Amino acid sequence: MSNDLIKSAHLKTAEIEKASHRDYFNIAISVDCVIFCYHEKELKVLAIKSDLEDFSGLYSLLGDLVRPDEDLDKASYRILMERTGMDDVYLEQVHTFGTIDRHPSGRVITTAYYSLIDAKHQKLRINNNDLQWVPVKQIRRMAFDHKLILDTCLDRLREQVMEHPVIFNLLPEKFSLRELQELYEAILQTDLDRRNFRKKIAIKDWLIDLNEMEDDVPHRPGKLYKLKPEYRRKSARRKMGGPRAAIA
Amino acid sequence: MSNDLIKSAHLKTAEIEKASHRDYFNIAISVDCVIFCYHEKELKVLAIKSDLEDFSGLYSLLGDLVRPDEDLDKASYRILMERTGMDDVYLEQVHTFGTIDRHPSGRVITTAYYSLIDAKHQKLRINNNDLQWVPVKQIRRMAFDHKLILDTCLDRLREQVMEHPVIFNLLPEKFSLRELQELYEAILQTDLDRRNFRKKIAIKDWLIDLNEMEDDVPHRPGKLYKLKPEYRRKSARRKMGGPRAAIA
DNA sequence: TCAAAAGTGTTGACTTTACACCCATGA
DNA sequence: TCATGGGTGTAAAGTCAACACTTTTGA
Repeated sequence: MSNDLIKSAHLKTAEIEKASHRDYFNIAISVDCVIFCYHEKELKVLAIKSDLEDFSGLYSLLGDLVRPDEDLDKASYRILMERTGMDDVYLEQVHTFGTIDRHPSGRVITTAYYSLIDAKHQKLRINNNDLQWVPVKQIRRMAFDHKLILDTCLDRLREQVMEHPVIFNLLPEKFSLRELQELYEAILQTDLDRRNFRKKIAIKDWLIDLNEMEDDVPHRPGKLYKLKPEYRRKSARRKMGGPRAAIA
Repeated sequence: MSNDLIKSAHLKTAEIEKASHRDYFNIAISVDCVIFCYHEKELKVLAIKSDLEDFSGLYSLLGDLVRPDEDLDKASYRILMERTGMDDVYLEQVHTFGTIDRHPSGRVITTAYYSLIDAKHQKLRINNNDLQWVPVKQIRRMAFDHKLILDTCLDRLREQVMEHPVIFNLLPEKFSLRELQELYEAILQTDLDRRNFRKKIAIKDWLIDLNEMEDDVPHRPGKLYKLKPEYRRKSARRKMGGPRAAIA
């Protein structure tokens, strides 16, 4: 932080009194949440029909301004809670978007988070006609720069999914390996080899075999598994130290 | 973006007139730059002695408030230019820090960028006594949450360095493979095997053999290389689509 | 009895690691 | 002539990708 800030901060009330639209404090900050779920073998995102004329017919992400007495991370939890009724969710900050003209109503810088939730979770309530789960593949355009935000979060999700057991937040507690594989395929938009997939998951040692079987499938039922409790996380907790020596 | 924002935006001037300290527009946004260089076989970061009493004796990162008519990314370039005189630099956004009490003078949300510059570049001018290149390894504490910001950026640098040819921004145009390896070792804090390292770099095919030799070393001189021009980048340009199918 | 998915191993290609010697240069 | 780093290859271990058949269940 530079001296400029300190000076500004000391002058704060004076400056706000002036309230010129060039005021340093005349930037709003928001968070936007890219809330993913997995339903009907598709990755979907929670979106709302924009009520701005500029963007009529387009969907936008869920977001809100950050309150002055609210942590940035808390703001994203609040939005999720308000919109979905769920609070035990996976949330991760991805990127902050801050071009000057990204919002038609004024200068708004937004921090994007992505979230993973189980579409079938009991607590989940989407009780608004304009609020919908939209298949990610179908989305061509969105309001504001929200398509860019979505794509950025999707890229991040794809990166994470390889290395970290985050994907389980999109599934119910008990799931079969077929469901898990289909989910990976939906996110990565590839086909995976069943034998290799199962080997890789086995090696990672993320799962507990529940010794239960599926009971609602029109074919031979598969075994059910759950994620080991120690891997259940609400955020990715980037480990200190990071990756090592993969260069040589 | 939610309806709340739209409402707020329409009411903007009215709200600012009120100028309560709980005003939505009473959050400042800054950028902080973690500017790395490589000098005397060490990774160093550009830091300035804090002039706040709360943090006396501690270093802080270089930052400034974002101007209302300035893109977030541009603000980080401006800080770099103002402080180092260099504009052709590698810069990448890492994370936004937004806890309510992170700045003692008021609510300031900051977006952190890291930058890589060549310590020996002609344009580089650090002409301020309080502004210093501090070896990253030596830093235990910093002002504000800047140690956290530094660590977060360092982690990100370590991740990037593996996959992308970013590290060359820390070196002069011509360099030997020994210098390159020492740089990797300084960043990753590991020793690398020379033969394996050279093989891996050769496979990546990032370099051009200049058919020139070092001429300032007290031992057998090594060949000089430069980065292929197509890999020179000012930012990491996260590729759309992302990694694929590494899971199976 | 049929359709659908469950479950399961092996091989070859490739990648990664560990490791040691002679050479060229400057002091 | 010595000290310093330059430059180079190979073998063993591990990882990754491709590939097919038998079994179980529900309809």
